[in-house]
Amino acid sequence: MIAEVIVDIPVKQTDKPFDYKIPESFLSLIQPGMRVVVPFGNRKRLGFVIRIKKESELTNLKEIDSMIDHEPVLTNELIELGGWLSKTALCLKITAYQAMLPAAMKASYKKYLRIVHPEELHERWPESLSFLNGYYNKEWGQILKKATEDELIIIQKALQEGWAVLEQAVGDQSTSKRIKSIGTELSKAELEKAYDQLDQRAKKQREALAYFINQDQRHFIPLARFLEETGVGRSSVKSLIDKGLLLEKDVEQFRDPYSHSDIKSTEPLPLTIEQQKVLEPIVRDIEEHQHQVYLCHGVTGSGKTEIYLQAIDKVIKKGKEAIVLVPEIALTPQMVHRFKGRFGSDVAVLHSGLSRGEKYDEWRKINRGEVSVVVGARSAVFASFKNLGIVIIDEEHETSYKQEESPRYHARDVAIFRGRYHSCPVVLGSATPSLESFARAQKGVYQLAPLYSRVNQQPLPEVTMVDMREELRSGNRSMFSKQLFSKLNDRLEKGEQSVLFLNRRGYATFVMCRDCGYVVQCPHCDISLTYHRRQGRLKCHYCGYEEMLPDHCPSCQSEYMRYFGTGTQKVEEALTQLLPEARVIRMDVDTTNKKGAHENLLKAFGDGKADILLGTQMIAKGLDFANVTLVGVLAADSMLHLPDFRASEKTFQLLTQVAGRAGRHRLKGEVVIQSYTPDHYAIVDAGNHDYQSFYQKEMLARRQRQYPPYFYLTLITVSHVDFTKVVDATEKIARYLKQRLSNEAIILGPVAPPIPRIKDRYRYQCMIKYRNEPNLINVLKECQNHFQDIHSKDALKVTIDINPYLLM
DNA sequence: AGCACGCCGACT
DNA sequence: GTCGGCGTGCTC
Repeated sequence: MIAEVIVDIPVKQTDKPFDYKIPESFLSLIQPGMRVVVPFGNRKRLGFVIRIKKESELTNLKEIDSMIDHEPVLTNELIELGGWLSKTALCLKITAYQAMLPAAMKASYKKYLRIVHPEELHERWPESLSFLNGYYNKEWGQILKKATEDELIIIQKALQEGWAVLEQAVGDQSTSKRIKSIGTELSKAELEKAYDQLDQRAKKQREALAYFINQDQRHFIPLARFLEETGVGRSSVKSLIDKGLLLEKDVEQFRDPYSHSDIKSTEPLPLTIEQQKVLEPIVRDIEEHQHQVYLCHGVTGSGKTEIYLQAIDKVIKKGKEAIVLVPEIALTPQMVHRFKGRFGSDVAVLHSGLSRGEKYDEWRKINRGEVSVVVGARSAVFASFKNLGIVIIDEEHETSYKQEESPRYHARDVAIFRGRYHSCPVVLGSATPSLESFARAQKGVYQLAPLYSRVNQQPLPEVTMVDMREELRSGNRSMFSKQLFSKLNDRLEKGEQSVLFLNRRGYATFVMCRDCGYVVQCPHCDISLTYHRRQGRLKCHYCGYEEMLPDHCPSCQSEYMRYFGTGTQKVEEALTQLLPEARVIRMDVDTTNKKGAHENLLKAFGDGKADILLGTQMIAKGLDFANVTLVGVLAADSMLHLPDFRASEKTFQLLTQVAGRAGRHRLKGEVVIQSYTPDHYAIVDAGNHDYQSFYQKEMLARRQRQYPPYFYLTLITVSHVDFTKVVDATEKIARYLKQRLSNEAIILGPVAPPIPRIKDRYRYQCMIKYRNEPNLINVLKECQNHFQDIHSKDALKVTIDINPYLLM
């Protein structure tokens, strides 16, 4: 039998299946979807078996070297999905397959020194064996570091003459945690007999044995826990092991990141009539095995999650599985608890806060069928379930569902692929659906499922707009308007909590010379550096470059360097000055990069240990604190003027999300939105909680400017250290596209992108707008093959992003 | 990716 | 005359 294998070498020349003979001994074991080690050229590589067949067109096939998995890690569906991804997202097959699996399963290649004929080698160099023994089974890199020069000469000779060989070992980075445990393989009767025969003086040993007599005999208990629980000493255990009564072994331990939190179990809540209307057709599809995409448009607090939970319950009862996608920043313990509360240990959770090993363990629970629900961020859409019954994407409009590196897939598209494959419903939920999805719902491609009233009948919070231009005119130069400031004070007196939102971290966005207007920029990225007060340094938010704050203008030597723009650090500082008694928690990338910091800060705020929560994006979602009655948006227009056709949409969504954080429970909520353009429809409509109005206006703008959902986009970015090469290649690409695509396709550029240089590489872009280009993928592929010369090391990089979300 | 094969300059 | 530069092509 022959296996088709996709080899782990991420270049286009090897991006095709290679045939290998399956050795006799593996014949009954090997299945498509398993990882194997294959000889490739003169070394060994990991590969994925994607197909098994009887014959090959080639002769002289090599044999598969060994198997890595005992069970397939990819189902047939996922193998197919990988092929589809590589076609539609223009990526390599191996890249697609790797994206579906946890990072711990990526191959690791290590070289080891193996001695072929130890005796003969010893005869030849008598002094060699002692040091070679020390290096036996050591990684080659380690040997090179440790060995002396004389030793290296001998090793080299031994390698040349064939006494020793370098062997490549292929494995992955998965480490299952093993814990030293004790137990017994004897029966209860045998143990009792042994107990009676034990020396009367061996009190502790008898005690230990009694422990095992009184419990399930096949159960192994971690040694450390046993010692602690029984108070028996290590030595007593050892004598029992020596007597053959107890057995020590390393038991594989599943890391359960949520084992320490106690989660209250919850019962399904009664649904409102509106909720039932939404749930009904979804349940019908589950029962009747139908694929359909639902867009659940529900205002904040309308009970979307309860609908998800009850739909999943139906899926589980049918013996099928459910995937729930949640944006990374909304994947808070609160969110996880809602699912664990309803389905208990039937839930696996996948998010970036887990360690590599923890993610791997969660993945294995899925692959072994030990859970039937997975809650996770984008990549959880690849969960290797075999009987998928529903896929739910919460906060459907979130741009983080699009992966910004190869494979550049959108989780929504993958979800729909899987929904079709399994004939099961896909539910997209959002209070502020993306224009693309809402337009599809309007056209009837998706089923619109509206939820326009709140479950608890709480009115949406009242929104106050503040025109910051007028504040400035009336002499208020601070970042807080009079209204916001007095309301903050008011909450402080009442002991209620406030949330302040500013979408910019750091202290000041840029530092400028007042005399000559020079702005300090990153020397590698052509973007202004952000001032971080605490370290007194300037940082680049794109490449991480840092430098000291200059005390003179580098251009004109003037001493008048001033900070412009406001970041969360500066707001924090202002708060401590203006409201010294207020306790403030600041949440942004800079305060939450340590593991667990995110949860701890939120918990502290939830426990009432602070009066004001100040933060960026990450506090806009999922927070649900009963005592929060005021939400302040410091600069509503900070995103509005970004060079992105989605700027209005993002502003509307963010404002609506943030406003939804106030008054979610008994206390009434209030929102203050500060802005310099309070008449912009994105801000006005967000203030009125009016999605429909915003949708109408924004669709009009999109049609006029020929953007999605009226047109599709593809963005081609070329980068290289040499600016002229970049421009030249991009121009050629643009010309080529014009020639090959239909007349209806609009090719914009080449132009320099908003950030013309990142990490010392110049960038140039070309945008394609189109409605129907059946040949597009092929043309794009030709472009990439033609211009991205893989052979030279300083090659042009051609990045093709179909349906881009990041336009820089 | 990594390695072999292959065709042109400065060296024992 | 050869050693070695890295351009081209192949790996089941």
